[in-house]
Amino acid sequence: MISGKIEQRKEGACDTCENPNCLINNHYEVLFSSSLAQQSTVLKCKKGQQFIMEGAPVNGLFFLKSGTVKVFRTGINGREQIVRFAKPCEIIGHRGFGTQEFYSIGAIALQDVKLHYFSKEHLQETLMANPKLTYDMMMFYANELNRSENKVKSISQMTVRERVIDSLLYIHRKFGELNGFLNLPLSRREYADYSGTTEEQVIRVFSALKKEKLISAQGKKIGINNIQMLRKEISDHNYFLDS
DNA sequence: CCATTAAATTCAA
DNA sequence: TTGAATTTAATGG
Repeated sequence: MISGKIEQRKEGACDTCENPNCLINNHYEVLFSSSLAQQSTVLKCKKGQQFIMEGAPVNGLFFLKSGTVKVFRTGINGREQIVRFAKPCEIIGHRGFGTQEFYSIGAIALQDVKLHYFSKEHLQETLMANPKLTYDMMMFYANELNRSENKVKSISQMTVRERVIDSLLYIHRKFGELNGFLNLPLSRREYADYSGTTEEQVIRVFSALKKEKLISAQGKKIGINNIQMLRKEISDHNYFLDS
């Protein structure tokens, strides 16, 4: 299901990103020169709006232009499991692309978000004609797959504390920090849903880490004080950190 | 897991 | 900009 205001514009790569690997920026000409470019639209979602519903049919995919998005799946007990967080330049809704499948994930805007939507037909046609774009897309898929495989491992083999630390490092790596705080405000529940734990456990691990002076926290703003120590704790049981 | 209190965010006047 | 209303954090049972 797609909700949100739809603008009929063909303008624009990612507004915010300077990323030299940005798929949209690098393939701007190709993506917008096709005769099917009319079918691509920019849509905006407000904070908290869900723009992909689990179970809805897939008929295209989204490039995230600005803002951040959480991608989740509902587990057996009705528990929300956060699959990943997406930042600008990333693709959302690609699982099931190429088939008549349904989305197995939901996606919700964590902040106001701009999305560029491409229909399946447009993408397929464009990919056929452009090996470089296809290659870059493949790299994206490969990275995603690698990451989710690592995540399975970490959830099954790491302690709660390690998983929470791992999540902190993931956010740090992906979103960086701003005036000493992680540049993405998340609730403890969201950390829990990403780490595969409960809110209480996250709160308790955070409290312990605060006592140990490894992190600091003011509400949703988390500061990392000693990233080396945190990394070390993970690497004791996990010999690599994914990028 | 739930209940309580403290703290932080949001919202609208 | 403020503070009341709502949501979120933290702790202890």
